[in-house]
Amino acid sequence: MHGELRPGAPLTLRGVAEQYGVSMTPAREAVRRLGAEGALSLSSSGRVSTPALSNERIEELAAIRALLEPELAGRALVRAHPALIDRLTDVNRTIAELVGRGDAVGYIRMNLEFHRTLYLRAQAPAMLAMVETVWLQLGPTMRALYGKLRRSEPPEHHKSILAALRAGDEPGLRVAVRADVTQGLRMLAA
Amino acid sequence: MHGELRPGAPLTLRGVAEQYGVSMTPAREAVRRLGAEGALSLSSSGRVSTPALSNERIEELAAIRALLEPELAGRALVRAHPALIDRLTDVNRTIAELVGRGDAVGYIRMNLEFHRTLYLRAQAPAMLAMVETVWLQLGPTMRALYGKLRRSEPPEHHKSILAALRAGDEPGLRVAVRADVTQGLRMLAA
DNA sequence: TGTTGCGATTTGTGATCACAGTTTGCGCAT
DNA sequence: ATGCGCAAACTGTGATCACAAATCGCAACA
Repeated sequence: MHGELRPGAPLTLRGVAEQYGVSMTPAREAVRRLGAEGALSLSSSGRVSTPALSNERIEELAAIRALLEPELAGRALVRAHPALIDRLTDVNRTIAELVGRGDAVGYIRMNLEFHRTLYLRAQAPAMLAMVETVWLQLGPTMRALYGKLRRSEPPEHHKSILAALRAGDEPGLRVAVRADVTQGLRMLAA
Repeated sequence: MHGELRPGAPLTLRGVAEQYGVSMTPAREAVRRLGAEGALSLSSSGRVSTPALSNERIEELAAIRALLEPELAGRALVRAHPALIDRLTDVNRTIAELVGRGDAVGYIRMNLEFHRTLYLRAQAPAMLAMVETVWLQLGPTMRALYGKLRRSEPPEHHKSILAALRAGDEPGLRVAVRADVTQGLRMLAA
């Protein structure tokens, strides 16, 4: 999810098992489970690798995010309290720091933390789990894209999200979240 | 997915293994995989059972369907051809038959077949997989609800879906699909 | 230089087993 | 009749192993 593995990176059951100091059985379970969620792609011969997403697939996953995340944000809005907004502001500050330092993995992690913190308030575990599944699938690719892009500016849309939250403006929040999510897609087209 | 198992029905690895004539290892993999998709719920002690959904969870899953399925339908519309519509009409006829016969499992299966056939044209495998995951989670509960309801009329919204498809009316199609999907939720409230 | 063929190695699969934790069911005491 | 306690049965976990398929590397050939 955080892009620690590159797209298409191959994994072996024995390798994973050794890496975590367990036998093949738990490694297999973990790998197959991640495979079921789409976080790892299993070749027909059973080979395991990190997914290398096509452009169409990236667009599709971005579309799913663009549909689900505004809904989660909208549901979170009515339950949002000042402490949540403060915490989001803090996270956003950290993100700006990480961007300045050029820490891609840290940036991705904190960016997702920002979104997850907000969505947790939505009290919609199934929807959140579904979105996290998408994040999981996008992880390696996002890292590769962000690393290539050398972005230097902090995410602009996060400010609109915070502003809409403070104002209790649900339509504005949905638009802001959608814009933030869709921005990743634009990087791809470039 | 088709509701052959009741909500909350317990499963054991050894039972599944014996039922399919394999050892525990493949049974475990299958069960854990389904667990990862939310199709089975794994208790903290590792016990396996079919999920018994709360009303909030059902509402949430219905909301996910209401977001994703109109999108899939919209994407399928531009690629739809007359043969597809004919096939959907056939499926719909079969559904009416099954409803008349009171065959709940058959009805659920064919209803999903109707939706899947349409969505396959959307060329959006990730989105379809995500929707099927939701169907998987709803399976046992839907069966229990439908069985209780003894519905006697065929799905009205399918006709609107077919009409919108024939007319190439995308907004109408989205509304019709959303209505069809949301209908299941209303049964719950009753 | 590029390609084909073959053997060694690697890899996933499925089965079996020992073990620890949980659940279940029975019997006893209140 | 009801609650408690204990033992037996059950269940998931992780490890290990044999095996078949796939992959890789190297050598021989065109």
